[in-house]
Amino acid sequence: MTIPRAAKTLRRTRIQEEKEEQILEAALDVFSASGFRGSTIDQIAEVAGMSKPNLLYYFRTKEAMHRALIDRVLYTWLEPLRAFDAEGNPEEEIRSYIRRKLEMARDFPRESRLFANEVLQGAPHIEDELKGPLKELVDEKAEVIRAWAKAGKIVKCDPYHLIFSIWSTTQHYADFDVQVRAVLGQEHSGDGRFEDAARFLEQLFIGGLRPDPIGT
Amino acid sequence: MTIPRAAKTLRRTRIQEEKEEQILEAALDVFSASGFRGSTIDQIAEVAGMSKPNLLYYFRTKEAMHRALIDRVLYTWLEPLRAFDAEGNPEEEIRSYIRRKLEMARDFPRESRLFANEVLQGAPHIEDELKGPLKELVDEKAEVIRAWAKAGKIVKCDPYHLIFSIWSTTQHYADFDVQVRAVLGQEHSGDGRFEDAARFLEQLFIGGLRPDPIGT
DNA sequence: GGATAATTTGACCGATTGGTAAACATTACA
DNA sequence: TGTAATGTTTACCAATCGGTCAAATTATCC
Repeated sequence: MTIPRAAKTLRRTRIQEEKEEQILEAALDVFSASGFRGSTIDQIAEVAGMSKPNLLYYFRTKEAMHRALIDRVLYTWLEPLRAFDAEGNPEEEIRSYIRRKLEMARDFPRESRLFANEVLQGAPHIEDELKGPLKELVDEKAEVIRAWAKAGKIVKCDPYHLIFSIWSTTQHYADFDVQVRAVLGQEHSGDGRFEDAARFLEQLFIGGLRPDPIGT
Repeated sequence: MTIPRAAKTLRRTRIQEEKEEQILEAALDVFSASGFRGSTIDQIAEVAGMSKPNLLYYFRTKEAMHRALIDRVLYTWLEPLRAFDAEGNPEEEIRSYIRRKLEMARDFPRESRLFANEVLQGAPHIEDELKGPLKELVDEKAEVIRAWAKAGKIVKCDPYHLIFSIWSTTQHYADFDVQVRAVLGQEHSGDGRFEDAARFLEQLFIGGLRPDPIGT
């Protein structure tokens, strides 16, 4: 007699490990490309190379798959912001935050699009994460930035909108990739666009945040 | 005997005018919230307050509705960039471009999300518009910016990435609205966030683009 | 007012959706 | 090696999908 579904066993088997990995990889492909509602279990099953019921043996519902995927990716996704160091040199911290975020847009565009799709469609599945862990992390780092501004190390500015602007400019290269490529044309659509973007964004943010020469 | 479908008549009736308007309004609601694949004709019909066959009398397919919607919205959407004036004062042109884009994010968030959804999911329906009219417009304005830089009116920078960064930072407030609200918390989620954003972005871009005091 | 064209709807279609039941196959472990 | 738990598949389900059809209703114009 079979116990209804996977994950009921106390110990995870090797097969469970492998198949869940395989499924989440496929789910990332599909969800990031079509959003939750636009994706189908059949698509994911095909990409994962297994039958639909087999996939549903590991994740009971489409929502469960999405949930597991979000959980797995979210922590990693916030890593660059977490690395933001209050003790470091402001200019260097911001520069390296931009660089890291840009590297993630280049190396993990599917993860970026997964969240973009989710947030764009009203974040029905991650509202709690946004209002909880994300807000707390941003609040903490905003305080760091505010302190830098107060100490005259950078210009006085709204730290939240500064963070938003770094998020949006960097993630743009993952989320709006096809538009960026279309506008730049074939000749500038190689990986060089990320270096150009990095150069421009550092110039913009470092220049834009440099403290006023005359204190006020 | 009925001629198969609407729009076959040479003269558009009053009813056609009204109903098509009504449908596109509903379609904007639904498509912008769920993307093309995630939206259903039934949803749109319900929002539009009419039966599904009636809706399909005016637009033969879901794609036709989407197409009509995109066409109607695209021209308006590019208006701010078109207004970018080569003869104007660079600082003032950039400032007002940011302000205009931010106003559009505030006043027409559905339009912004419509495009965001489309581009995010690979732009399957607007590839031609991106590579054609959009690219041409951006090329033209990039040349203006390049000339300003050459003349020392603004700092030397990549004009394409400058435009991208204005797009991304401003549209962020429409496309990622729920995230912005979640992070800012209830107390800062009123319309005031657009004024704060405007202030910050002007500071960032004007400061970041100010020409080097020492030439070269 | 009546003919004609335009509009609207309920009933329906085949395909696809998320998900299930149960038989079958494989693995782990004593 | 046997057996119980785990893993996989075929066949299927009701609901929903995009879309059609023919009949009924309404507007238009002479």
